[in-house]
Amino acid sequence: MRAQTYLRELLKPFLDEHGLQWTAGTTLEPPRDKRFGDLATNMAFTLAKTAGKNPRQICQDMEQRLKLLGDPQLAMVETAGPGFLNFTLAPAFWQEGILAILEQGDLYGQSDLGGGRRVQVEFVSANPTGPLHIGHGRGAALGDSLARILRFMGHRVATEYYLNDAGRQMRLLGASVLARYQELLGHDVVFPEDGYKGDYIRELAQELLDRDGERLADLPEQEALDRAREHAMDRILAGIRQDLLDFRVEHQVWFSESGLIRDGAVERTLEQLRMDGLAYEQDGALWFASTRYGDDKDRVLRKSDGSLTYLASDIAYHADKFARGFDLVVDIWGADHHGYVGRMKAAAQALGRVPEDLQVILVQLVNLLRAGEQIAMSTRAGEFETLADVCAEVGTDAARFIFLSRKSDSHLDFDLELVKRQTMDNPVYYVQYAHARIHSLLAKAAEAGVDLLQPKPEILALLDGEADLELLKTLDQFGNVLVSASATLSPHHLSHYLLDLAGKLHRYYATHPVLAAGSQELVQARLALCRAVAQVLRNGLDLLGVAAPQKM
RNA sequence: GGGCAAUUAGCUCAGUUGGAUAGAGCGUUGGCCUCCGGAGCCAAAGGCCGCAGGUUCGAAUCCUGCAUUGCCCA
Repeated sequence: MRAQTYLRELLKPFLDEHGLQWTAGTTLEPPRDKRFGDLATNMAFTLAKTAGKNPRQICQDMEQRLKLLGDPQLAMVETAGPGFLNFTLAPAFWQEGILAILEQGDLYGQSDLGGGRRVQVEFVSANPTGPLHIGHGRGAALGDSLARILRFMGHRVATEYYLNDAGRQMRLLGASVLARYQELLGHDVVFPEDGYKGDYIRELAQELLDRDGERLADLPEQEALDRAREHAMDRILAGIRQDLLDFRVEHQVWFSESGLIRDGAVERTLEQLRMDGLAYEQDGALWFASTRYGDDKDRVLRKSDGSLTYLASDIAYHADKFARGFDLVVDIWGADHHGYVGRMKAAAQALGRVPEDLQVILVQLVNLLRAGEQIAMSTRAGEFETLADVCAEVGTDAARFIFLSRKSDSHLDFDLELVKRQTMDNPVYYVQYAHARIHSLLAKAAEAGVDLLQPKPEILALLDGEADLELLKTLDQFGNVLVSASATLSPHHLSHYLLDLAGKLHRYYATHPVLAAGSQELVQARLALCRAVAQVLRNGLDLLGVAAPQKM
């Protein structure tokens, strides 16, 4: 990040002189091939059109100018290939990076890029009809990490869980529990069709019996159903909250759908849409004219029997979100809801926003395996491994890291036996091990009474080997990775970066004795480098919600 | 029947808004413990980036068609 910033400053006068600007397609990044220097830019290509010159000519021109500056930090600049400009910075430039890392500590990598923009991340939002399963865990890890990253990048982030506590599924839950309750009393009952069959339903019924005795059986049916539903929801919700906390996920707001309906917010929203000419009556139903905003067809808001659709409350909910002042609303959904994206984007526009103000991230379902054998997952049928069970078995760190090392829209095979293994099948340990190794060195250094003060530049100058510079340059990329992860709402870039950094540390460690480096100065220099690596690993892991242990 | 997504090494996956000779881990084969944590390191083999066209200085990346898989809607 420092490197890019520095070079862009150097290039600025040249651009200004020609009245040119960095355009969207302009890059300044480490090239794949090291022979092309530390950083390369394609700016000449993008400038060629407006300047009316050929790219190589532009490059040579810039090269001349930059050489005239005689900047000691710029060790090399050259024109290459069809029009790339390659740069190499002096070792001293990279070495100074350590100072920034050690000074800023846990704040290193932070940015004000977000400019205080208000962002809401809504995620998990599972119906409270059963415990969270592994698929919810993926969404939970993603939403939580994304919130951490966006916050670190200068956004004001709020996290939220939307509670679908109204509607058919909840009624079905109540009916299922009540049926089990009746069974416990020895009554002959027909279990509801499509009811919830998991063992936890029996447990809930038993609790109800323990608490209220047989009274529910004598109540009018509707009242008994309400009691059963409320009890089930309270208990399940408490379980969900606990599972999320154990997974290191905390939602700041729990937003209730039924509250929205009770307040009349849904009715008000529908009325507003009607007044704006965006909702109309037809065939006894109320329709949302979503085709005006590019949706495939118009959608029903209120059916002819008078009941509201999910869409109606979802629009009201998003109206509420926008009214709360969020500049950007991020929804994380299971990929099976992708058909819903078009109409919600349409809704955002109907609410007076641009479609980009609502970003929907689709998370593909997780394929849970045990030693290659698929494990069935259905809440209804009660066949699933809960998130809590999985975490207890493989550990929160391992589960989170796996979830966050794949892009969200790709299918994920989660094999319990693999994730439990402490090998490179399971890369979280590779990264954590790098961190722990460094701390082991630091502990030994402290025992030996080695001074850990801020190193002087002449000490850092000893870090001039290829492996030293390689590590230093990788450290400098941390900020860029975060920019990219937040811009694309993709934490997995960070996971891959951490794996790369950990790998470089392990290679360095294997070939460069630190405490036994020889001279006191070299010990100091290498320790400083290692401390910087540990700090960046820790900051990165923290943004993933994964622990950075000092011992393993 | 329409729509969305995916397709990259034997396996699991990266590849940032199009950049120079496509990467990582696992697995396979062969090396490294007189030295700070071997949960590690080094090396080798392994590719028609699903197929065919197109766009341009330049395509795994963008466009079109087709194939396969998953999901959503009727």
